[in-house]
Amino acid sequence: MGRPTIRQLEYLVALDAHGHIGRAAAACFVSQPTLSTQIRQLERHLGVAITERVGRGIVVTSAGHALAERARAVLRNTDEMLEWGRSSSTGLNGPLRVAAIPTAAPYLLARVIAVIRKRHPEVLPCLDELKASSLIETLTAAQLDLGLMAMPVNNNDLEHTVVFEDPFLLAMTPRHRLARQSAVTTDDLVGETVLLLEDGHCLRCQVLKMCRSVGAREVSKGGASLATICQMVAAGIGVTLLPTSAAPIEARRGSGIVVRPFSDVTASRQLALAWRRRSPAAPLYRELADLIAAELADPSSGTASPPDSPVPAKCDTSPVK
Amino acid sequence: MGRPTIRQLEYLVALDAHGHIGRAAAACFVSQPTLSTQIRQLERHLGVAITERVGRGIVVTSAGHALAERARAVLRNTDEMLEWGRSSSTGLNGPLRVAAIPTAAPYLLARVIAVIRKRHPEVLPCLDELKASSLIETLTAAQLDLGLMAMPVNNNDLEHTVVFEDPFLLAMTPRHRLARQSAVTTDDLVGETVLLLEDGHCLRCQVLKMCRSVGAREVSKGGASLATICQMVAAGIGVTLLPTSAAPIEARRGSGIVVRPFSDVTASRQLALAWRRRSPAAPLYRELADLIAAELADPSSGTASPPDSPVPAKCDTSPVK
DNA sequence: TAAAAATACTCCATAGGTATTTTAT
DNA sequence: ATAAAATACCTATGGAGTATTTTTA
Repeated sequence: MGRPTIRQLEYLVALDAHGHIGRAAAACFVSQPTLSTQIRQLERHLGVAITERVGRGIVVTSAGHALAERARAVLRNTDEMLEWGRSSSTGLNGPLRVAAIPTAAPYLLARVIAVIRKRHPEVLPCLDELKASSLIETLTAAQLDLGLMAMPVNNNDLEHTVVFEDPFLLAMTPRHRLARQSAVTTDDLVGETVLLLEDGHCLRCQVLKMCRSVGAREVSKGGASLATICQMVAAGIGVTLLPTSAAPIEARRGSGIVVRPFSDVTASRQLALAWRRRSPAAPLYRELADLIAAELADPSSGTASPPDSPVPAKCDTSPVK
Repeated sequence: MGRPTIRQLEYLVALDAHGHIGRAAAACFVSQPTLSTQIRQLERHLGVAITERVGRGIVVTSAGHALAERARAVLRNTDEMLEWGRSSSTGLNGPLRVAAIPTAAPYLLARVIAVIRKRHPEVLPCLDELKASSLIETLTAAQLDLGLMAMPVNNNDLEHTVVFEDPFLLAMTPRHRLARQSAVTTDDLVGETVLLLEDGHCLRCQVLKMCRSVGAREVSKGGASLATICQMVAAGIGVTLLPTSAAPIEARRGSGIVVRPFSDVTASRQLALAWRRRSPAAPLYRELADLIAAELADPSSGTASPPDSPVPAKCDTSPVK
């Protein structure tokens, strides 16, 4: 046969606490025979004597005490489940699986998480870095709760909110001829060697499209990450397009890289937070996305935390004298 | 409202394990709608989304996983209760509260426990030392499971088995005139100062009765335990009657005490193991008592463990030359 | 005799079943 | 068209009640 009933365990602990069937029954808001029969059923079921008649009352046997101890543990656990659920009705709690695309994760994920934790202190974020395709896949398969990725989010199962406008900057070595200008135009790219990320990164496609339109000479030499690409740029192998969010890190003072904005076009990628449209927590995610958008748009907080800053306030944008 | 059902928790862990309602239902030997509705009820009850439709199936949310983890803990606990009960149907297990009277506990309780643990390895004996009256009281109140005490056991609620015949020996300093004899008679006690335990010890009454019958001069000077009395005997303050079971300890070589048996009468106390007549474990106790009687009657095991030996094999009984 | 627990029985709430509909591939 | 889950509805087990009997101080 199966396991005992939660009810029976409740009766058991009540009985253990009161040592008196009538009293225990009252404490459980049931009649004396109800508790009596349930305890005896539990006894039969477990094959252990829980009570023993002594005088005109009963006492709980030592076995009964030991079992009551276990029962208490069970009830504690179930109560924690209830408690957990209760707190989650007002906000998120427990594990929350968040991932970002590799060209955004190192620069923005920490701030995203910070906002989430501030709003929902009970969450235990579990982070990952996934390329757009597998991120969408994992997200729709409900193996992930939130994804930070570049627009467009081409998936009908997903709902999203743009949380950050991320203009591209031209990144080059300070000795580059264009570094003398305070801003560049797309025309300046003609004839330049633009280094690209390896296949699979959405950023690669975006940069590629831009280069094709202006006639730059784009090349891809196994750039596994933006950091690697920047190493190559610093070595003078070529230039690249860097999202503004990455600039505070990759073009930091001493990195051997300077960035320049485009004056003619606003070449940009949009970063969005995405979640399953039909997730029960969708409203909470929507609210969170708005908070995150506000946070990422706030320059003060950006300068306040230099390592993650999406605003190129501290990176070297001044023309070389 | 109350707590979730054990059944619901079983369904939850099955669902978490299979990630598929039909499969989980089959694993629980119930129909698909049954599991489905129960899960949804649990969801409503906890206020947490456990599943989420994705494609033509469902997935367990991260909250669901966390809850399933808790549920697993609950089921583990209840299973342990079942397991515990199962093993107790064949033998005793868990806490077993055992007590002995103070004049027997130091000398015999260890061996009693050894037999119990050998027969029922799962028991966790919880020991105590109580004078006869409170021992019987505690035993009948079911706050104690087994009691080792002297006969007679005058209580109709209790069943008992004599487990040890414990003849009295005369204990004295080796320089005492009677120490030169290899045995003594009750006549030898006439005029002797016999030291007694303080009030409340059954042994006191037994010794007292014997003294009265022969005309010894018994005195009681705050002998709180047999060990104390023996200290006084060794100091030459008087003699005393020592149960055979206590001799290996109290009259050990170097204790300053020698013991002599009585040749004319077999003055003796009988030690019995007692338990509640209507205890569900009564048959097991009965069997245990027989095993203990056999063990205590066995001289070989007595000599094998000198500190607890009831047989005065190693204590000084030889006449002083 | 009175107080406590066990027993006898009755009832209904609900877990579980079958049949069907909805949803998505 | 098919596979999976949700819904509708019905059935019956068993938890809980009231009334009564047993037990014991």
